[in-house]
Amino acid sequence: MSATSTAVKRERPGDVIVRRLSALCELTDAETELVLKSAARQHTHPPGQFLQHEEEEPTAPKYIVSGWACRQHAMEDGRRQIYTFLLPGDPVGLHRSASTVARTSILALTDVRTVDAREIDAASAPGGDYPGLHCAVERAAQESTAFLLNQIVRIGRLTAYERIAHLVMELHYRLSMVGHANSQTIPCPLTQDVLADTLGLSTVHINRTLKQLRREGVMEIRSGKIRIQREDMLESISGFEPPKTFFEFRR
Amino acid sequence: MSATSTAVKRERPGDVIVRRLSALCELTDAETELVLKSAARQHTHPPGQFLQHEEEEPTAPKYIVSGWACRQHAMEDGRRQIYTFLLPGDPVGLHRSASTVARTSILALTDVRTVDAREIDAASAPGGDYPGLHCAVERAAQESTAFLLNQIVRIGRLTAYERIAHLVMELHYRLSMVGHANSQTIPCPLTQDVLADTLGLSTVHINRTLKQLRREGVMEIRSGKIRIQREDMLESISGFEPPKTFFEFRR
DNA sequence: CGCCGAATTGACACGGTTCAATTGAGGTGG
DNA sequence: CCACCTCAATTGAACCGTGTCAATTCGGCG
Repeated sequence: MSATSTAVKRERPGDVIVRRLSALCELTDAETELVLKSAARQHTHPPGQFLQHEEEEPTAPKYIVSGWACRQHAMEDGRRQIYTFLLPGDPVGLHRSASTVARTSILALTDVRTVDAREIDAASAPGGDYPGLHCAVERAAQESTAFLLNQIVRIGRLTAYERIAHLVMELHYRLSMVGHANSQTIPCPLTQDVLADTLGLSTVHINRTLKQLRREGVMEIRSGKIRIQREDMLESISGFEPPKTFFEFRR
Repeated sequence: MSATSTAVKRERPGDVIVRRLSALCELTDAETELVLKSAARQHTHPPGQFLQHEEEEPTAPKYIVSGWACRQHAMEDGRRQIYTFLLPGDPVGLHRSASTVARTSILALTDVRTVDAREIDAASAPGGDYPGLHCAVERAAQESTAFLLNQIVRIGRLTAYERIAHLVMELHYRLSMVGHANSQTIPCPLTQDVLADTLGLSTVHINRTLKQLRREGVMEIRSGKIRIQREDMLESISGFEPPKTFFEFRR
């Protein structure tokens, strides 16, 4: 068969959400259908725009269907800490995610397309008609907490060298889940400035540490892509372990 | 009236849980009753005991009614990172708290008394008969996430001096909520070792920074107590802000 | 009194920061 | 197709916050 005949069908906005949620819990056809239908209308946000601001009322919950954003806190004196990245398939501002109490903003790092999450949110209520959806959404929330804990270990107890390796492993894991990474390459629209504010380091030191990783043939970041050359080394440097898998795949 | 006539009634185990939950959402008499009754039987854990271990199946959910514990991760090479402290009134291992996926252990730092949380957990289901309870438990979870985010800012972007001030302010806030602190003094059974593993510093540096805070008359830690001498200074040093209060007090 | 874990201190080394300048890469208009 | 602009990446040098090691002191307790 020719290349054209195997070409993937044009992606619908909801597809990435379905991939993400199905990776966490098996979805019925009805549930898949619901997600796809509810994710029809997209909004777009240019880089630098806040999807949510710490000083303002939380907005309606969304799912990110393309692009990268971050959850961050800006201090008055200019220092900034990025808590985590929000990737395609990730929810933004779901009720339980502490958006109501914590002083955090969501900032688009690239062009970000989102869809409204209210329908999915309502359908995923516990004891409702969509137990698979409920389960998947619940697990997504648990995973995101696990990534916050990862972040604490990174900046609390790892060296700069280890921090970068650890973060890259996590990004690789998360992007693989939604089909945005192969074993060698993952897209990465992050500037060294953003990396610094994520890992609690200075831009200069990020630069030097990346240089070292490049020199040693472990990985490199070039033109918006991370090239992983020695995944085994990244793994041993970082000690990264993916969150425990959900053994039983029950709805 | 004499001192004896105003003596507080002997505390029941559930009282601290009630205080904690009522601070987050108003509880009906029936809800208070349920909490108190379900919290009758206590378990005790000596310091150094794991209430939950990252290698093992999660145990049944509990509430801490006295003593301090921490949620931590131990690395193979001996490094350790403490994520957060668990104080009287705090839940341990509730379903949504990511205990299932994240590799974290809960370690008793002092003698810890716990009570079973299963009854409260079941009663606090959304759409059940105890909406106030549901609301309070939900908010407790949101607050605990907010404290994780605080921890990321502390170790990512604050200096050693600021980190300690910030942590002390947070402890003061949390302990006040359950009536374990007055404006001057809060109990603090933490060794400098534990503080170091919490704040991503070395024990020696914790010691020196505490000395500085003491010399400057800001605060001091002595015989298991933190004495806050200049709360205004602690506040300006740390930039600590309590989580946003829940404006509407609806059930 | 004597023990033991925790706190304290000094000297020194190093990881990471800061400041300031230079280079590089992608985009735009002439 | 080149000149130009801009923002990000890169580099060097000096500095400093924090870590490490190793010893000493303190404080509570049997």
